Amino acid sequence: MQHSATDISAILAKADIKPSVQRIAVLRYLLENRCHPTVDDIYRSLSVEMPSLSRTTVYNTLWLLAERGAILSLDIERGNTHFDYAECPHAHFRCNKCGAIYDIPLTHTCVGLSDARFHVDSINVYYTGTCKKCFNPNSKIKIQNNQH
Amino acid sequence: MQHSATDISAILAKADIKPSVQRIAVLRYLLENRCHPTVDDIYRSLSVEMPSLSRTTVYNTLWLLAERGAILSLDIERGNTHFDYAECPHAHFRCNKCGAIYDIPLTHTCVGLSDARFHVDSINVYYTGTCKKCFNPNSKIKIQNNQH
DNA sequence: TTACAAATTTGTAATCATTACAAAGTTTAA
DNA sequence: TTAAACTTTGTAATGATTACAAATTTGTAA
Repeated sequence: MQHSATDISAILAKADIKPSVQRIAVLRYLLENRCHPTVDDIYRSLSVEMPSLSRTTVYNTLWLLAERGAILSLDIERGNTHFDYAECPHAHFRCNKCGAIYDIPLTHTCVGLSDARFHVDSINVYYTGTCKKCFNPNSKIKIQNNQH
Repeated sequence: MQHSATDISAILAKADIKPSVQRIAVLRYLLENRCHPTVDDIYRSLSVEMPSLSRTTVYNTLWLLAERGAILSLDIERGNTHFDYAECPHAHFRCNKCGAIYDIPLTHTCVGLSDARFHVDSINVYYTGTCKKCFNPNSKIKIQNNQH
């Protein structure tokens, strides 16, 4: 799916973030790559067309977007934060074998929390285990990547 | 609550882990400190009585226990894994202001996943936001710690 | 346009949790 | 007793993330 700079600027505006070339590029990447990329995935990919891009800018932009609720940060793999443009809330499944992260509709679950002790900002649900591709006991092939 | 070495050895045995002085100490710490400590919390605390203890041993023991299902590792704070001896499954709430992590009974939620695509090993549910202590808008005091 | 302040980006140098690894110590079982 | 297997220890990487200051870009008022 293509996303114009105007579309993307509108999303930024809604999050009260001024559009810059770098911020548009990062958000566009997330819109067009729904594979839950890491900072490094994003940085390396954008660097090809934008060699002056700094890793720090990617970090700054991602945390800003996440803070304003425009994207989600997923702490689903130890030591590697993944990012997700999430139109509607959903859960995730991460395969321990191949590392792939799948989206799970939240209709399967009901995870509201009404507890007077807390003012809830975010709900995070994730599962880990083995995906079907990796579960076949006859298969000896183990693939390790995040793109599926 | 006190826990004898025998009690703790029984938990280790159930997880098919041989008891050693170090492993018993780490597991005992988790049993007696239900505050979701980090590796460093555990290491620093145990070091007082056990000066020869190595941080690597604490890591090895915690991952071994988590791998065998005897304890939970919580990726609830970026860059700092917390650990939890969990008798029965429950969710967590982490306050963004003070860092405290609270237990939430899972009766509030229903998070089973029956999806033919996946063989589920673990279910992780956590909330973030502001806890009641920190939510008072008149309070100017911001405390940053994990022990509550 | 010019000038200046504010915001943003960049690159480098820390920081810090975690892991790798090999040497030393301990346990087990024949 | 002995050797293999297991465990612990300490040190040295690794690698994601952050701090920070200089450079660049943007917005705005004259």
